[in-house]
Amino acid sequence: MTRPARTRIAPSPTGDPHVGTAYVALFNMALARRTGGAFVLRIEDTDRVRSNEASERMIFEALSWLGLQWDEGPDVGGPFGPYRQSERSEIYREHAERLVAQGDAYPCFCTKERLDALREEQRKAKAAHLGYDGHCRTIPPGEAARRRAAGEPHVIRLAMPREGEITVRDLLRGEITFAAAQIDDQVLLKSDGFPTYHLANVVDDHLMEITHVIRAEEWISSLPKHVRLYEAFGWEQPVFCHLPLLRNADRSKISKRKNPVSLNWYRRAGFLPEALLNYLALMGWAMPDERDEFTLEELIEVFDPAKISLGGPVFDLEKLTWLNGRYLRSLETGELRERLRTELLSDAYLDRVIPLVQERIDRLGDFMEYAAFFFTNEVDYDEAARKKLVLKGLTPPQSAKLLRKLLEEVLDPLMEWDAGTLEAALRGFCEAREIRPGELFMPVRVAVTGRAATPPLFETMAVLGKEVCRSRIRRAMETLRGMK
RNA sequence: GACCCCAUCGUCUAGCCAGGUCCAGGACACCGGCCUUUCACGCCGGCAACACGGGUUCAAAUCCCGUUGGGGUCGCCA
Repeated sequence: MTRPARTRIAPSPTGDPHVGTAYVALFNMALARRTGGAFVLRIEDTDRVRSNEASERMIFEALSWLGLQWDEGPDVGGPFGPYRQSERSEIYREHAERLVAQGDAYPCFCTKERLDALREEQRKAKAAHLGYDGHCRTIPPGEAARRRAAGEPHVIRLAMPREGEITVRDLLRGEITFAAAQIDDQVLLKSDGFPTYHLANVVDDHLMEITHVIRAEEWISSLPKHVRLYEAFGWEQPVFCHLPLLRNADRSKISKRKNPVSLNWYRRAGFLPEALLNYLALMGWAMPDERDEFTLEELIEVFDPAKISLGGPVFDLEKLTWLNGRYLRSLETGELRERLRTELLSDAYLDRVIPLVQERIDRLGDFMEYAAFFFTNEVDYDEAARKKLVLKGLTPPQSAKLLRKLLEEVLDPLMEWDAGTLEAALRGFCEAREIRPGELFMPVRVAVTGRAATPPLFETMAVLGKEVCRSRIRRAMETLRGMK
């Protein structure tokens, strides 16, 4: 406990910065600080199709906003770099080859089609155990090497033991035993030459001298693979500590369908970073004196990961809001003014709103009323607005469904959120569904602003930001569903 | 379905590891009251839980087993 711990947060830059990332980062950071160790930020961008730079940038910004400052990372460097996995490909390849040479891994030439068919077959036959059937494991090494040399596409798979047990140890749960035969021959190196999470993660944690792997509970089932890798490499294992998953009210894993999960949303909705952090800490951690308001520094002073409780905590926006109110009210006027200025009323934001409003008002005093929806968290839909939420020819529930499709298929995946991108996205959606643009744009306009008369839709949405548009569209969907 | 994890008020949790001090404590929400020109804040009070069944023991929320319930995983995603 007093030995300096090296911990890490290893997010994948494939979407909006996630509240779960902040949650896990918080405890990693607290342990590193508590023990005088180091907190590392490592970007796990080995998924070449989903990873993107905008997402990476948002992770940096969100963690910085929260004050979860890392000691080593892609931007600040450090003695164990590079800290971006896409820049470490050679390292993973070498390690994978080492395992192949040792006989702990093997090349697999199975095609995606064969794998899909295999899965389908297993599913249909209700096989007790789904997974790779070891088809390529029996290929003689010499032949495999020849085929690889000939350029035949392949992956590298881990050769799991066929019998016996693998016992792993979790700081919070103690020993967990798995039957080795249950564990799949995991792909370590993909056919594009990039590693999978499992290989990259283990190799990097070792090379970066990570002492405590604190991550989400969803990783427990792959722990035996990781432990097998440590064994095969002959490396000492770090301490594993799997945090309970944040939950929706129905107790499923927290998801954007049922909760705001983007850190950008919390920021834009006016949560103070220290309050969010405090609330997140409450999800599993209790101070020795049980008080529920405390600072990051106070947490660090007494933090002990072994005392985290295991029940999956339901993320309760209401209690977060209460806590945030406590923090807000405790600020001096000047401090609060500065918070408002840096967040909601920054010059940068005002400079984007003002041009949209300027030509539509005649007196300064009209500004507040006209531009109100640019500054509020939620908008209300009055009777007239509710009617305009409905698409021509559709019932309210059908309109809700269409908005959901728009959100999930078109808007959610957008990493760039400017007027041009939005216009192309919305028009594309209309075209694909054979909807006249005009018929979709009014309902969307009303959904995101609460009004029928607003500045141009795409500019307005761009200024409002993805999170605000998202949550307002969701609210509009609820309203529509309630209309029947 | 298979494997794994988990189980205290509606929600977050303390207590559990080292059984008695627990007819279970705190917080959110809710209800009532006080304060107050209003609302809010603040303060005071109330409602509300050891999932169930066995076992061990003088004694179990605490230890063991089972059942039930919930969750996660089963991808060339992480």
